[in-house]
Amino acid sequence: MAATLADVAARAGVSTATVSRVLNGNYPVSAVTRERVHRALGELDYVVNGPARALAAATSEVIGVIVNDVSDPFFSIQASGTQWEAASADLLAVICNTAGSPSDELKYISMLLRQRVRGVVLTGGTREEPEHLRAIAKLISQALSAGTAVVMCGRPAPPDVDVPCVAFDNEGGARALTRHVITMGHKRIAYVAGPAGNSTTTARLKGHLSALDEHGLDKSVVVHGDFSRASGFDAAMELIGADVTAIVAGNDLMALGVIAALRQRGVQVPRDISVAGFDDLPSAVDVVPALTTVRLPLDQGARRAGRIASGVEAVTGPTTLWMPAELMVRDSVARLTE
Amino acid sequence: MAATLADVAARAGVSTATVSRVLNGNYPVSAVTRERVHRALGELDYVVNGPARALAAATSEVIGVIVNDVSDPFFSIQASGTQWEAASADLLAVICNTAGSPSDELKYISMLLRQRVRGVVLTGGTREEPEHLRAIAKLISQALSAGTAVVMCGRPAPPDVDVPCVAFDNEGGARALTRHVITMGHKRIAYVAGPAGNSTTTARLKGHLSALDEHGLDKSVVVHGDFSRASGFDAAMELIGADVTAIVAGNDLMALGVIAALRQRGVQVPRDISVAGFDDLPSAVDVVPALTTVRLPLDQGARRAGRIASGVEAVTGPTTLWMPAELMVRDSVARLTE
DNA sequence: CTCGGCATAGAAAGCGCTTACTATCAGCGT
DNA sequence: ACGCTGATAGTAAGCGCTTTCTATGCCGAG
Repeated sequence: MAATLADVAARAGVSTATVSRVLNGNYPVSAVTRERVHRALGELDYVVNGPARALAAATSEVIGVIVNDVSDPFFSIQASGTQWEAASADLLAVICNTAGSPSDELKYISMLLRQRVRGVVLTGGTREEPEHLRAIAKLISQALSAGTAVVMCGRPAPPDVDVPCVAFDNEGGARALTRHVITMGHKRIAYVAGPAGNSTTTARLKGHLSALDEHGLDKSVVVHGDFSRASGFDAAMELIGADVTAIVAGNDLMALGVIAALRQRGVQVPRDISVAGFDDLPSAVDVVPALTTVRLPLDQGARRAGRIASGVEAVTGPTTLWMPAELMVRDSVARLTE
Repeated sequence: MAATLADVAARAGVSTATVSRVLNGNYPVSAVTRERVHRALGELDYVVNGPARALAAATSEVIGVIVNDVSDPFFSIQASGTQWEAASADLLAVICNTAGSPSDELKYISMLLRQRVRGVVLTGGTREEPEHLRAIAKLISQALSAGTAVVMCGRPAPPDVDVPCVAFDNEGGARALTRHVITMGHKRIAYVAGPAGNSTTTARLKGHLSALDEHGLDKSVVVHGDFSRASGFDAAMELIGADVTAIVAGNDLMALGVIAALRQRGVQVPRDISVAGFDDLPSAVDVVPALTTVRLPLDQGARRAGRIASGVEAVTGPTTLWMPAELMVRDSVARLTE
C-alpha cells in the first residue's frame, strides 16, 4: 500500500541507492538528481519504513525510558526531560510504565531490547531484592554487549555492571530536612517511609536516621507507606495516637495524605503537628500550609540521562554524576516554642 | 554480537523456519524438537530482533500515544490508561510529548508512522487552525491507508476523516458546573479559559456561556490562560479588580493558580470569592478549600482508546463514544447569602 | 504391499532499506 | 592522445525474520 524506496526510484528514474542517499544526505548527489528525487518523494507521500531501515543499518532511532508511574509527577517530570533531549537528537522516546512491578520492569526492558533501541534510561528507585537485581544486571549486560546504551537515573547500578548513573542526593537531602525539623525544636519525630526494599526509601530513611542520631533522638517511630497519597493518609491515621510533634514523609504525595488525614481528625498543621515532604512537586506550594520539602533537580538530571542515552553526550571519568538536593523551607514545619 | 535466529537454529540442529515456528507457536512442531530449540534459545540468550520481525511480518508490536504534556496529570492519567491496555495486548506503547506545539505533533505522528506502529491514539485538545487540521487529516489518512489504526481521545476528528473518537463531555460538564455556581447564588461570574483556538477550551467555554445565557447573566468577563497553573495565577491577578463573586477556571491547574493568587492578595476563598475548576485532578482534594470541579473519566476513556488502537476492541456503529462528565461539589464555591 | 493423506521439517523467496563495491564519464597533466 | 583522478550513479549483497511451497516420513486404507 505505502510507497517504497523502489517506487520512488522508479518514478524519479534513478536507483534505490540514489534515493537512499538523498534521504540520508551522506553521499554526494548532484543537484538536479536530488531535485528529481525530492519531487518523486513528495508526489508519492513517501514515508521511510523505520523497521527496514533499522534492520539494514543495524541502529534504530528510538530510546526507551522506564518509569514506575507516568501519572506521578516525580516520574513524569523525568520522563518529559528525557524525551525532550531525545527529540532534540531526532530520536523517539518510548516511555514505559512498570506500575512498580519488578516483573513488568523486566518485561519492558526486554521489549525495548527486542526493538533494538539505541539506549535505555531507568528512572526512579529500584527494588533491592538480589534476584531482581541479578535479573536486571543480566539484561543490562546483554544490552551493553549489543551496543545499547544504558543509563540509570535516580537509582544505583546493579552489582557488577558498569553503567553511567545520574544520582540524586536522597540521603543528604533527607538529612538536611530532618536537621531542619530538629533545628525548629522538634524532638519526637515520626517518619513515614516509602516501601521497604526500595533503594530510594532506603537512602532517604538513612539520611533521616543519621540526622536523628546526630542529636541522640528517638529513632523508633517509622512506618512504611508506598509513596502514594493514600498510604500517607493511612500512615497518619496510625500515627495519630503517637506522641510526636512532627511527621516527616518520604515524599510529597504521602505528606499530602498525612496533612489530609490530620485535617480530617481536626489536628492543625503546623500548629499541632508539623509535616514535611520530599520532592517538591509543583503542588507542594498549593497546599495549605505550603509544604516544607526537599527539591531534587529531576528535570535536569533526566535530561542529562537522556543525552547520554541518545549518544549526544559521552560519559567520561567517574560514571556517577551526583545531583544536589535543596531544602525548601516553607510553612508546614513550625518552630516549637514550649 | 547478539545471537540471531540462524545461530539458534544451528545450535539446535534445525532450520531457521523451525525456530521461528517455535517462537510464534502458529505451526505444529514436535515436542522433542521444540524442547531442543528452547534449550538453544536459552543457552544463547536469544532476543528477537523487533525491526526484522516487523519488516518480515509487516506488522509491529508498538502503538503510539500523542499527548501534550506527560507531566500534566490530565495527560499522564490518559497515557497511563492507554499504556496499560497496550501492555495487556502485549504491545509496547510509545508516549510522545508535543509540549503543545502543533509542529511537534505532526513530527511525532510521522515518526510513529515511519515506525509502522499498529495504532496511534491522539489525546487532549487540538489546535483548531484549519491548516493544522488539514495537515493532521492528511497524515491520518496516510496512516489509515497503511493499515494503522487511529483513535482520537478527547478531541474531535479532523474534517473529512473517519476515525473512532472517545469524546469527553466537556461542554455538558462546564454547563453543569456553571449552573451549580449560579444555583449557589452567584450572578457575576468570571471565566478563565484555556488557550484560544483549542478544541477543549472552545467546548468548555461554550458550556459555561450557555449556562450564563439560560439565566441571562453577563458573559463578558472572560480571560484566556494556557491551562498552566502560572497562567491561572496571572489571570486572577488581572481579575482582582473586577466586580465578580466567582471565578470559574477552564481546568484545575488554573484554578489552583487562581486560588494561590487570591490568597496572596488576602482574598479568602470561598468567603470573598468562589473558585471552581475542571478535571478533578488528584490534588484537587488537597487544596484548601477542596476544589469544586468536574470529573472526567479520563482513565476509562483512555483505556477504551487503547483497546481500539491495539486492535483488541473493534468499533462498531457510530464512531464517537461519549464519556459523561460528573460534577464534583466540594468547598470552593460558597452559597451567596446576601 | 502400495498409495493417499497427515504431521513435520527444510528450502528459499522475499520484506524495504543501506552500503560496500563497481562502473561511467568528465576534465586534467604530461 | 592517454591514462588518472574525482565526482556521481548503479549493482547487488545482505540485515534477521516470516511464510509459502516443497520434501520426507509415517500412518492406515484399499
